[in-house]
Amino acid sequence: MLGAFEYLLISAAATLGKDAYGAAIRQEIEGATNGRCSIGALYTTFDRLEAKGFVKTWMGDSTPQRGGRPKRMVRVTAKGIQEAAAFYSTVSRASRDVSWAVHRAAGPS
Amino acid sequence: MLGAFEYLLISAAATLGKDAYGAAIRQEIEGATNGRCSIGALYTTFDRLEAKGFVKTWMGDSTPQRGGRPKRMVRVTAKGIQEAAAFYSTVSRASRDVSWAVHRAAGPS
DNA sequence: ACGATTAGAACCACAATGTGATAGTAATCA
DNA sequence: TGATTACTATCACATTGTGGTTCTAATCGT
Repeated sequence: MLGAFEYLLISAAATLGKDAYGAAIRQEIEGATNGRCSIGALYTTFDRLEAKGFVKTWMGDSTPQRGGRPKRMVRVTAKGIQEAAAFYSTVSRASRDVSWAVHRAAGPS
Repeated sequence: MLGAFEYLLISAAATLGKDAYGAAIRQEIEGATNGRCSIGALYTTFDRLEAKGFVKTWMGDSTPQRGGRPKRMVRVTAKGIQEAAAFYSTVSRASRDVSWAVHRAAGPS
């Protein structure tokens, strides 16, 4: 199964779509975790996910900005989406009868 | 943050309530993961979670059954519940805008 | 032109988590 | 008494996660 952090990475990349690259993904993750995303985890996890074929990455064009270093762009592969979906459904199933999971009611009848 | 497997363990224990013990938790986890729960992970993770104060475990009375070895009973602590809730909410937030997460609609107003 | 500043990537040694195989223990059944 | 059953325990190893630090390529002010 995916690790928790690997899942966060894939989710962030998927959410950002074509704007997904290292630093942006970091911010996205920090949004979900209340500010915790170790910088080391980020790029090593990219490498590992790429080795397993769950994401594809490539260097983008340097943007005309202060500090415009070429960005490492990220795209989640079909295989990666499958894996993320499996993770999500496992967590959901495990949380079905648990007090802390907010299950939104499906409306009256 | 909790690891994914640690979360599954705590969830299973919480779901089982006062009937939570090693082997039953294993079955519960296998239900959520389509049959995968390594036996080694189980007890080592108990030890680790207990060391961190997220669960409390003790040996129960041997039941009068074939193979009635004393069971290792498990109770999730308040601290453990907090931690599990944090994990869940992080995963939920990360999954908010992602295609594979099934967001049940809240019903017709 | 050139150093200061900025956005961003990469590496590394280490810590924490997850795993399979294997063995041990306490009970019942025949 | 020995086979069988339900369950716990351990260990060496593989995989994931982390903080600190360094590197690179651009822009800005002067």
